[in-house]
Amino acid sequence: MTSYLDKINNYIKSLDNDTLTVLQNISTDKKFKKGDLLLRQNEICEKSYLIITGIARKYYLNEGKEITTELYFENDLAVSFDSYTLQQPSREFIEALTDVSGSITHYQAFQDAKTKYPKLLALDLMLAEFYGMGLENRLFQFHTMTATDRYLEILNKSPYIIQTISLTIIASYLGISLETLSRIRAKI
Amino acid sequence: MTSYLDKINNYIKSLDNDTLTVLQNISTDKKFKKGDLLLRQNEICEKSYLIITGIARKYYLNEGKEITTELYFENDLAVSFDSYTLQQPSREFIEALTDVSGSITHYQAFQDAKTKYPKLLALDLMLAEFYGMGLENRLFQFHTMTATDRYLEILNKSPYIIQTISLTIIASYLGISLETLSRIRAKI
DNA sequence: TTCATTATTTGACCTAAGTCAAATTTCTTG
DNA sequence: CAAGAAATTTGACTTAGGTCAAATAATGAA
Repeated sequence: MTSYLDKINNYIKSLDNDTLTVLQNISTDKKFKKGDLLLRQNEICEKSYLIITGIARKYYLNEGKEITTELYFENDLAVSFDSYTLQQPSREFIEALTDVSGSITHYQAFQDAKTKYPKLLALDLMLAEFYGMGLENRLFQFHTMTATDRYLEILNKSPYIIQTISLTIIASYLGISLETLSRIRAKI
Repeated sequence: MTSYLDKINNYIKSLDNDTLTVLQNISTDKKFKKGDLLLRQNEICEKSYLIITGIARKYYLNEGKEITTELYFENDLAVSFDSYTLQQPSREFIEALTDVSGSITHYQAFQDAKTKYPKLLALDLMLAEFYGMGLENRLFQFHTMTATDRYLEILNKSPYIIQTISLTIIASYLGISLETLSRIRAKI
């Protein structure tokens, strides 16, 4: 079962040198320290961050509480989707949970490149589709699975996660309180 | 405040005749009767349905219960996103809630057209982005709003909805039971 | 109209998860 | 290593929403 992500990576590998060079030219690498904010609320998300090493998360504040909407690992693309797409202020933060090194691409540079290189347009479409399907799955899980099941799913997909990330963040990603997560863990 | 949907429609209007003609050539109109299924579970979603008139919904079955994931009105594009994108069997149904007339575009025809007309590729990207942002908002609402607030939001956005659609369907769209919705309505 | 079917409401009770507070455990850092 | 800080767990209680069953209300076909 090859995932859509594999398809995207294969597509990138299959790009002609010309297109590939453009892609590389509009990207630069950068390192962040644990706790650094790659994007703040109300800023416009003008860059996308391809995570090379480390872990990051995206979250927003609701009534003083942090709700983690995404966790990013190696090869994940961290952006505030609506802020990036509409170039409007972000309601979300992006934070490095460990030291992170990432490849940064500027929105406008990518926009310009897309107009000249339709293959990059096709790539962007695949990325948007991938993101949409991920959201759809997450919504599906919230609708159909209990908090316990969602936790088990995470454990199953990324067992190392609980070694690295605080339960507070995992709980907020699962959409439950820290205490509830703790009780779920006690039961298992 | 112009919405992204407006931007998409303006983009379509701005297309050159050549591209526009292609778009029209790969689309055909069709009428459905209330209750018709435009897509069944386990079928591959090989068509997209632009709703011209009428109302449709997308739903899936979970433990015998229907969960409505989307409601479609005029100018909405009805597809099972992952089934369409991956050309894999759908977990969802699409059903006409009223008599519906729609403009059908075949997946493969659109794929072919996109390779020749990058402007259609750009259009598809916008549609995917629009869909993704919609999902993101929905997830956001489930995280931050109470069932009552979500109901009020629907009432506010589409007051006519409760005149047309059964409460069973609205409840399943809100992610709550029919009884809870009835109680919410009684309170207001 | 009328009777039957479907949709909606109401009642009684249950459950998953939240909240607040306190107790532990686990990390850090001097 | 030890003290303090941070993370996690546990306890007691509350709450939003679910479930099942029965009662009304609204529709619609004969």
